[in-house]
Amino acid sequence: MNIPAKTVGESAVTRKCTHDYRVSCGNCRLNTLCLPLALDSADVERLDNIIQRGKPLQKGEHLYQEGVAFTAVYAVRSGAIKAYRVTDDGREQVTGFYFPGEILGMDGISKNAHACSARALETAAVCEIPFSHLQELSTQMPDLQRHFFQLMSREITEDQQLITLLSKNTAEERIAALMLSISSRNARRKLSATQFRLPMSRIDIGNYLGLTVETVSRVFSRLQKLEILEVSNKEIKILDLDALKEIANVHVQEEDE
Amino acid sequence: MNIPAKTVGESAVTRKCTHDYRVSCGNCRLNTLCLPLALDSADVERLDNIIQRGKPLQKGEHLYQEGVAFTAVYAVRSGAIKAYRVTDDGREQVTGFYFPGEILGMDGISKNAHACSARALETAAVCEIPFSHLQELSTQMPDLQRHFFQLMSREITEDQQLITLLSKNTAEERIAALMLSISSRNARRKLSATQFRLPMSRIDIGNYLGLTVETVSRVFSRLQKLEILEVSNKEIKILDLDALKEIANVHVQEEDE
DNA sequence: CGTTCCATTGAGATGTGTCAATTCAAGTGG
DNA sequence: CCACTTGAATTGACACATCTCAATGGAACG
Repeated sequence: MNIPAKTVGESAVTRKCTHDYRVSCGNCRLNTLCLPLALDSADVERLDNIIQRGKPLQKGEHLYQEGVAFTAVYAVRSGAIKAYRVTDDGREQVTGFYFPGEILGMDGISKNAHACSARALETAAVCEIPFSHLQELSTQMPDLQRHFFQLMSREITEDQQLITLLSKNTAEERIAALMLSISSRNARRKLSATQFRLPMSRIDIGNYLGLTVETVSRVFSRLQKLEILEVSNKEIKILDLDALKEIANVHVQEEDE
Repeated sequence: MNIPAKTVGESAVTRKCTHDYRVSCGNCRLNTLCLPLALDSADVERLDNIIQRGKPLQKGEHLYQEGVAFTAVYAVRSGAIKAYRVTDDGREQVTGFYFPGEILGMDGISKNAHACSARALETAAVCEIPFSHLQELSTQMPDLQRHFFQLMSREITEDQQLITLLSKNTAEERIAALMLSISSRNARRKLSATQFRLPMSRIDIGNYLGLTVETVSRVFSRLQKLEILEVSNKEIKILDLDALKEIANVHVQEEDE
């Protein structure tokens, strides 16, 4: 440890390691997630050329901080990232969790400064996509432009889902919805939809869902007692997916209006 | 009245009326709001040419409905629009209020279908901006592309502010924040920042802020008793702006961490 | 192997929701 | 112009979900 990083030059610092995180978009296992559109291989290569792949972030390390100049958006390659902002009165609000194949940082575009901070929940590798290059490339590649419009639009609709969740749903419903969200995002990456390890703490979960840690804990206990989940610290096993969906919100039979 | 619209041809239908809502972007009083960037006059004209200006919406009329094909985004020119989605169990969630100079509909891009519905809270004029044209124009006008990236990014950060509000703040704080938001949006349009008429019902306010009507009503009463607001049905007068800001969240002195 | 942070569980407090009754505002038809 | 109707807003009493405070147990890390 204690490498005198400053003395070896910037490019060497970020490029020294030659491990497998130096893949390119063309052969990245996740490219169908973060680039779902049909770019032809020449276009992928052009995109590939602007992307920086730095050293993995250690747990707790920041990817960027609220307020700093916005220069790039980021794609998660491995690990998990949480985004959060600090309210005027000093409390933290978690605004999102990001898993491999997902893109974050787009909130920084509007003011040219990041509107939230992002830190690694566990060791994480990310691809940095310089935004100025991306913009330029987008004017030349309409499909890429469209893709980014769509990504941002997706972020909006997801935020709106969270708004609805916070505004209308009980603690149990919120937790169920989060577990289902993580489950389906796992499935998208061909991982188990029913068994996974939560990268975030109960505190972060509560913070994200507008609940206290104690409530989160109690809900997990209750769902375990109901044999819907098996919870062992951060290890989660979904025992009854249908029941979980039921709780999440789709109470199906309802209403008269 | 009773114009046989179908018989006169499409362009005639949307262009017949020659009232003052047929302004162009170049002379629109709001263009510094919805087009804050420095497009030169030739560019403004090109943008102007793709924008449709239809007949004003009557109160309660829909601009678009959740699920229908996404074809355009909309700029409000007068009146007010509310956006809302219907949850799986049939309840409504208001996701935003839109005032003159503001743009809505961007949530529809990701899935090519509107993710929420939008209806007029009062008589409202809107400009329709066909998205396919906008995309095309964006590839030719980098400034316009950037502007739309920024608009979408702004929508994201605003949604995140709402998330924070819902997740962390009391009823009083939420109402105060909404009043301040409306106040500053009014000011942006050179209207009074301290006196205005709410276009939405208490129900909508409560729904938007994750509160019941009764709570909204009680908070208004309380703020009135404290001589911070003067509330007369939908007419609001802010008597003590600083106190309102204080309540909204900036409790200023706080915390130790 | 202790320190520290995270997680769980309990008991009691409280803000907001629910239910219900009343008042008020707006629009309609006589 | 005045009853009448209808929906919106206000206010009160009570219930309950979640928060707060507090104590204990467990995992992780040096």
